[in-house]
Amino acid sequence: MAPELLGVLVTAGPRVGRIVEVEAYCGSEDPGSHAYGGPTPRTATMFGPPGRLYVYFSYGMHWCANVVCGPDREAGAVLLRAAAPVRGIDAMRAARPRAKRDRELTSGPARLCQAFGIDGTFDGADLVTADRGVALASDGHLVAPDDMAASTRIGLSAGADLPWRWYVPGDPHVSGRPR
DNA sequence: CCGCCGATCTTT
DNA sequence: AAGATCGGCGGG
Repeated sequence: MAPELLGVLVTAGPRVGRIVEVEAYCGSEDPGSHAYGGPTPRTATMFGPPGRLYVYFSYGMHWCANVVCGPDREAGAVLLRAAAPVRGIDAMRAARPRAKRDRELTSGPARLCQAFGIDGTFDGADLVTADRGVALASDGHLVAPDDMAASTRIGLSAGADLPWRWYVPGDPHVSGRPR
């Protein structure tokens, strides 16, 4: 489910980005997931139907966004970690004045949300009907398996050994240092 | 370019 | 008390 999102476009009004880095979080069985151990008020969206955005507040100041996937009530989610800006770069820069280079616009889960104007009010947004202006789209330019790499997920202690991060090696918009 | 540290608040 | 992070600062 997760690697198939590489190469897919995220759109929010004039802003368009191509997803180059994702992480899978596999429901209440995954010790690294917010859904681990069962639902809480904060994670309600993850336990709902697929195709919605699960947005959470991180480290007291950042928003991060996941695509809910898999069956209703299973709480599968794919964290959008990085995208390559395609269009609407002016709007992204305006939303992220701290970014000094274009590569800092969307290279990280909280940066991506800031650039696309995604905050807590987007939790539960429907990505299929784009009821809040955010959607996923494909232009046919998908990433081939040979052009992907996998690694462990970033920033976790629980579930740190599971290789559920996928990215496009060599793409300058992938977060962190190359691995 | 790299590593360290503080910010800030929700959840456990 | 720790966390699915980021950016500023100092050193190489």
